[in-house]
Amino acid sequence: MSSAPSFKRLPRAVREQQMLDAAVKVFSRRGFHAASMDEIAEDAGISKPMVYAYLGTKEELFVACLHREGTRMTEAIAGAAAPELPADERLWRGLRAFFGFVGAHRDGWAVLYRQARGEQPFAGELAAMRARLVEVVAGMLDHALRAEGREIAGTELEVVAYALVGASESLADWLADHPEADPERTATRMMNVAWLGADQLLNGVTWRPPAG
Amino acid sequence: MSSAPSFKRLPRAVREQQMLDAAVKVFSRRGFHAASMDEIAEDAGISKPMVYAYLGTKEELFVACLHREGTRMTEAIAGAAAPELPADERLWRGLRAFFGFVGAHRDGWAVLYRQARGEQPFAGELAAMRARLVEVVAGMLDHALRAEGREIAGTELEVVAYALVGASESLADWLADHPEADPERTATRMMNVAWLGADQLLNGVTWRPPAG
DNA sequence: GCGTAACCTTACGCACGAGTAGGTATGCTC
DNA sequence: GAGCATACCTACTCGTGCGTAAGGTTACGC
Repeated sequence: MSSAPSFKRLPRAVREQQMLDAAVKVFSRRGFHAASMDEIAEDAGISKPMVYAYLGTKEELFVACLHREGTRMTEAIAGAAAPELPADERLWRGLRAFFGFVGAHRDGWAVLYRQARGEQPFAGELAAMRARLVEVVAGMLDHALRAEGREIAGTELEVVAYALVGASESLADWLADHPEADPERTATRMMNVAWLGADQLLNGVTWRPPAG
Repeated sequence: MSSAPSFKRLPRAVREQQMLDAAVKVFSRRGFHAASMDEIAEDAGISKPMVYAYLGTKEELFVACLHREGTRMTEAIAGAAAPELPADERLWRGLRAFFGFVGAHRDGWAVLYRQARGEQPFAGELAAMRARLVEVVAGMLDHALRAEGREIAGTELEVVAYALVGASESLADWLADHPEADPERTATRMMNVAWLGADQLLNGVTWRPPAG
């Protein structure tokens, strides 16, 4: 009424981002199925048919969220962990970028890893993203190994990488649930667990189950 | 008609277990929301009102699944990791029990960790269970530390425990998705990552971020 | 052998939410 | 300032699936 024209006409690109913002927010709070297109539309300050016109069905909308958040995250990590750095430096920067991202985009993280994992149609999409991450970590470990003239079987390496990625995801959840926690500090803690364990492994130290 | 009375009347306790079996199966395949009470009833070989009569609403049914699977798992682990054993032995037996359980109850695992995590009403329930696990692991680490006359701040310890639990969960997912994989072998791999890293930490070795 | 309680069914009400039909307003181009 | 494309809305349809009402049937105590 007074000054602000509460309903301005906006170009498509802008509205799409607003919708995605709202969708990420609502999906993260309610979960895929419990989230309603009406609530998303309302939260975006727009009516429902607009959402359908721009982003398509509910599934397509969720995939769009997944893609945007996933791309942001992988780019943040890839941008930080330059391949020419030594392995521990790379790992450290990657972890710092990762936890920094989660700390700054808690909703996005929730959508990516808490929702997509459970819902059948999207699990594959998410698994592919995670697989790329695992591959990167495995590559780092392999690189470090070869630099020392050592070697480990591919599967073995992959499983170790998987464990490290899993540990990071778990700490990311912890971070998302503790708003007061510091991402940088969390990254340091993860680095401790990951690097010390990995370092041992790289140096040929292995644990063996007791006989019997 | 002929010989097998396909619809035998069964006592409540038996039917309830059949219903829970069916529910775990359907929930794990479809996810909480996509699963329908009709399908669960049909899969249990019973009609829908019986499910409501015995286990209550859909939410209550899911909680019942969560409880049964969760109890089975924690008991399996607790039974294996006796407190009087040395720390590494305890960790090893706990991990072996854990991966053994996941390998044998893939559906239950899917319900517990892939579904419950995302759905709002149950996330708390699940978080509580995981918190108990983290506490146990943290307790083990603390015990091992004190035996060597060392000490670490409580939060620090908890975060390390959290990371280890997360890594285990992640490998459990990997195991659930690779039916050909051996639980025992997976446990060994996890033990390698966990114990070597933890051992370093316990011995006072820490990684520090580079200056700047 | 008969009542009664527990087991089990078919068949429905009802709410909620995905997706759409059809129409209005606003800015942009010439 | 006419015409057109694009942004945007209100108000619906319709499927799906939770939860229930009301009534059949089998076992078991006495």
